[in-house]
Amino acid sequence: MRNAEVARVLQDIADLLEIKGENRFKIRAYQRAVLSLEHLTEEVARLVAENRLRKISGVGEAIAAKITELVNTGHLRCYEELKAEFPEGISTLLEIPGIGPKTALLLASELGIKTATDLEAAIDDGRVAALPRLGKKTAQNIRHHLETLRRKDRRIPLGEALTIVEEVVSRLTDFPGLKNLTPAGSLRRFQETVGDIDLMGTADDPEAVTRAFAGLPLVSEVLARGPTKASVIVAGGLQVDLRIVAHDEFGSLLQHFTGSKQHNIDLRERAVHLGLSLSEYGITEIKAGKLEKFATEEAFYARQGLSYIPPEIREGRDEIELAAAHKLPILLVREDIRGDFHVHSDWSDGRESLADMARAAQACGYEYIGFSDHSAGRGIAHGLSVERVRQQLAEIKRLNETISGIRILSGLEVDIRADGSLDMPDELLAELDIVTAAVHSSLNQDEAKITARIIKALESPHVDVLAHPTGRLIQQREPAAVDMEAVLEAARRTGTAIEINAMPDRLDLKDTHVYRARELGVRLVIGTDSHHRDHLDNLRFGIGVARRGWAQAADILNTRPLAEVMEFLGH
DNA sequence: GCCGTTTTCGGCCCGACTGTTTTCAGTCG
Repeated sequence: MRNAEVARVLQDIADLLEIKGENRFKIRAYQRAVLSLEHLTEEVARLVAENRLRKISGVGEAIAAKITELVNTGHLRCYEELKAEFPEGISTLLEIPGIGPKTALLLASELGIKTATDLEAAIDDGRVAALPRLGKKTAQNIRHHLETLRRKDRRIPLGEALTIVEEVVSRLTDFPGLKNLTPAGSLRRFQETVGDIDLMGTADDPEAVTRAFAGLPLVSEVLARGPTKASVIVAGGLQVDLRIVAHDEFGSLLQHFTGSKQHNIDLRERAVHLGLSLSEYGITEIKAGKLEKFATEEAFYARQGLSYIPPEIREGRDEIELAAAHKLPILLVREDIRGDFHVHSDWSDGRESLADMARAAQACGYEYIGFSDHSAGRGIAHGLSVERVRQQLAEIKRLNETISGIRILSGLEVDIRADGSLDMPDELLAELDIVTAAVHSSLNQDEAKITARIIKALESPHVDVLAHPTGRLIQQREPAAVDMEAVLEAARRTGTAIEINAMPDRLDLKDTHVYRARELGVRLVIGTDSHHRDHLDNLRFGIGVARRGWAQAADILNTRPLAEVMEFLGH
């Protein structure tokens, strides 16, 4: 049983306990366990088998027993009993904004509502408004939420959100007296999808800023606007909330709205034991009752005796503990990157020449660039034949003699066939500087088959890097059923690097697998998969994912000087 | 239900908004 399935059952238990009106700390205990499972870098089934469940933070005796029963038998008796106490489907009502546990129970038990459609009908004929504690206004609010939910029922990918937020920021950035304009929330933490965008800033005249913000041309609807905050819908249906405070309060504000929720809960729980109370307004010494303000996040964390915690790792793992001991790793930064190995040219499906891409890479400050055009595999656009690869090799040799200041490495993105063989002959691969292998077809093979297929490719002495290991496209294509633990183990054994593909709709390897790869000592590579010079900038998404996986510069092959890279590649 | 630099028992984050319950519960982030 997969971690996600176990997490889903525990989440449902938490929801049902909430509806039941159970002790809220018990509910929180389940929610914390769910989060731990989502961050877990090993298979929970393995932890059950090895009796190591209690090692997971937030999993105690009772939840460990439940996970064990669930994994071993496929069922959980107390869960079945809990479900039987309530009308079927009741917990799905909680997904509708404005409906919490009390309202869900009321709707399900009094009106027999199971779905959004039932609910809509009950609102329209007045049954919802007639319920105790609800009224006409509440019913209409729920109706409105249902409609917006139908228009936009999904989170949007990080890449799209970032483009929009940068547009907003660039239009406000020169506004007189406005400072510190920064996106917060899941966007700042580089989560792969975001629900809405929270913008924070400080200003001499906050109201003038919210007015200008609400009047921006890309705003399609103003939901609310007051003296210090405004909420708008921008083109594409995305909600953007802006909040402006005085300059000396920015640190605590940004910290609060960056989250994550669990990180803030953990932080505040710890603060209580230190006699401090934290909020978006600052820190209050509980005894003295006096509020201290913080202009920067660094000062806010320092007041609690903590090192600065980078946003990407504020996820409620063990970052606070490590910050208290001043033992947080120094995460990778963009300036650490010295090159890119996943770049296409117009020899296959890229849009630019080798020379132009090399110069663009040089303009990024890189020491080296590795081309990885497609091989002639089945179904791949303009894949290179053996003969064309040899021609490209000669061209790269010539370019290295004429272009100075950057070293061009020859390579291929060779296709891993359905049986795990590579679609280019070994003799040719041996002539290349760097060979990247990837699956592009038959992505629906079962777990055993696709895992064995990838491992077979890793075992080829010529393969240096495995690219976009699961083939997922965020919100478009599910990841292949790869047993990532087995693949990472094979990568470690064979000394093959694993790519963090930086295309914003791939981000594959994902953050939790980056964390696991590091634990196992697998070398990682950030590849942009650029088909145009503008794509080289997608590096920042790869950096974000790497940082979410706690990666340091030393974990990433393309932060290393050329000589060390060549040594890794066996040249 | 979990957990321990006060604690194996007694704690467990903080604040804002909304609607309707004349004093606050429910929901959200």
